[in-house]
Amino acid sequence: MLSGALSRPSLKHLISTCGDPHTLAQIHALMILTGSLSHPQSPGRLIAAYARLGDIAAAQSVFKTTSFPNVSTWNALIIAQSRHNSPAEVLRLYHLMLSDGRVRPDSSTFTVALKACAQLLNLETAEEIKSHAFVSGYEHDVFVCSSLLNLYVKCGKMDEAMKLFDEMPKRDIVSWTTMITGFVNVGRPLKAIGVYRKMQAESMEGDEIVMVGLIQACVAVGDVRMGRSIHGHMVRCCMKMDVVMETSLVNMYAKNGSLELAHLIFEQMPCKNVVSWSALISGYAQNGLASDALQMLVKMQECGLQPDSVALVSALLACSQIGFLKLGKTIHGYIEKRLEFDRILGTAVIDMYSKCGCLSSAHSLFSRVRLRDSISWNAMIASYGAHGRGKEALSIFLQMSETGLEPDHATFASLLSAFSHSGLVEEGRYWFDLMLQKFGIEPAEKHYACMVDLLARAGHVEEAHELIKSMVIKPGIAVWVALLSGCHKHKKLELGEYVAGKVLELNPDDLGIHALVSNVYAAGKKWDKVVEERKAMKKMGMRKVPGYSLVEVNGKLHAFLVEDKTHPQYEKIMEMLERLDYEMRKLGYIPKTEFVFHDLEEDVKERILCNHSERLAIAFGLLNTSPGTRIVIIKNLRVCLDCHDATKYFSKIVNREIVVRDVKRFHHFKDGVCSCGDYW
DNA sequence: ATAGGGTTAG
Repeated sequence: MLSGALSRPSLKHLISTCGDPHTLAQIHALMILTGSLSHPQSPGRLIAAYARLGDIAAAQSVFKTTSFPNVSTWNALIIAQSRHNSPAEVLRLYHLMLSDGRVRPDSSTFTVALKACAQLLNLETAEEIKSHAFVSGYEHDVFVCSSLLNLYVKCGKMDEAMKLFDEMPKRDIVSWTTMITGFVNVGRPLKAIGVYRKMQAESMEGDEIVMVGLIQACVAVGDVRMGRSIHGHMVRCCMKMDVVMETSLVNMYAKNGSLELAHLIFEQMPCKNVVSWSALISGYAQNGLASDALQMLVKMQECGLQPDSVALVSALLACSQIGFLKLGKTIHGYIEKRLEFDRILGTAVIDMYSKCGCLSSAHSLFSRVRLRDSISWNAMIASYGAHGRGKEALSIFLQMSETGLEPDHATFASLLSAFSHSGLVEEGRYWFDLMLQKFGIEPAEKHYACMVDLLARAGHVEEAHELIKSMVIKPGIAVWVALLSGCHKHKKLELGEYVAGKVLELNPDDLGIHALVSNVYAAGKKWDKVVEERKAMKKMGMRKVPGYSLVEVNGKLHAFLVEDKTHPQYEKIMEMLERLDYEMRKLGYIPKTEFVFHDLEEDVKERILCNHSERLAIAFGLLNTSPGTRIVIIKNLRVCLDCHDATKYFSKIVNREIVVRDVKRFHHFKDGVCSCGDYW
């Protein structure tokens, strides 16, 4: 009775619509019984159906029991492996098919095989497949050519891709999309937008996937207005929103800092996968909203999703920003248990340990992670630099060179910055020259800024000035401020006033820079200018970022603002600070009130110094940890000279190691001295 | 009949 119902057209229909493996197996059995498997198209259909339901083993077994597989049978299995994301298996089957010799690959076969090459970045095999496809008459096949385009794009060969694209007699939406996303992915978003315009000019309308590419292009060029208009276009055209499109929109708004909007779109997504979550988490983390990022990570887990490495990298970035070592360690443990370390994860963990003050953990992980690229090396160089260990930074740099990796502009920025944090003048001069002469890297503003800082701070103010004069590019504010700082430190007042003028020309919106300018004028007794600067600062002071310090105690983060009286332990903290103040005055401490920029009486200024947020944080740390425990403080501003001085005394009086990370670098205080050697 | 293009990270 059943066999009567299973005439061929309905069998075909049954196979292609069958939704569960059990029914499919029954159909399969019937096909064997009725002999309908001998129909030339049957094995292929059955293989495709098994593959669609995810049963790759059953698909393989159908293939094996087919005595003379034809092209559609071969293709079905090859496509099944491609969908199963096994590109190497695709290529193996492709070669097996060739050596079998009884069938000739067709357009589908070549297309899928080329896709596999693109996934494996295997150009060599691709060239072989390409020539085979071309002599087989598929030179102008739009599928084969699009696959080739994609291959070139994925291998970064945009010139080859462009050449092929121009030669294609027929292009469809996929060929255009491949070029658009290709240019986005090689970092040429403007070119991608140009290709889209050309596509429109040829009366081809973009579809959903094209829009995703364009959104990425907008993210890359930071063009919010265009991004919004594409979003509008998508809505106007009633495009079918799916999780990928929504995720790229969330990402676009998040990257651009419109986190409310990003969050709104995210909330309204009917289906959220790990990638959407990660896009939002990275948006928060990259905009400095560390606690929001970490809250989203928790929510993601509450929704039953396991964070992937991308989400964890963003979470680690958030931990680094706020110095949340406890959580960073937990995430590290999670990675060790459940994931594999790739370069990016490795670098993120290294960076986290370093920024949370644990340089030795950073280095031991660095030695363990074998997959290193220039970014991983650079992270380690920068870590040693930030902790004031310039010699070690150089040694890492030399090790990197030995591996054959070429240093780039970022590597030199980290290296020169490391020298400047350690006052390694000779090394700085030597490597700065070699950067251009041996490595062919033109120094950029950031490199000059490091060198000027290094030279000027070490007293070579004239040499630093000469270096600025020799610059081909226009010196920016960073360079002039570095020189000004040196002038101030070494009492080069005449030059200082000239440089102060240069700095002011560039309209600095940083309170610290105005303070420096004001101090330079004050040293030169230019009182009218001082008054002017103070006025400017008072205006800015209204909207300046308040200083805060973070300290982790017993796995919890505690934040302190300047003069924070709301803290439950405020009384005890003040008692501790008064005791320390008494002790350090006995040892010779004198408050440096010039670092309080208000018109106040001296004793009030001293009181404010005592209330600087890092002092509250240090006192709180001392009160709530056992003797001998190291204390790590994270500051959002530079540590002031007075607090720097006071912390040295604290470390001696209480016999503790105190680590302070300010916006510029790390200070390790121990036995009354700081690792920076007062060179900062 | 089927095959080619899309989302997040250091």
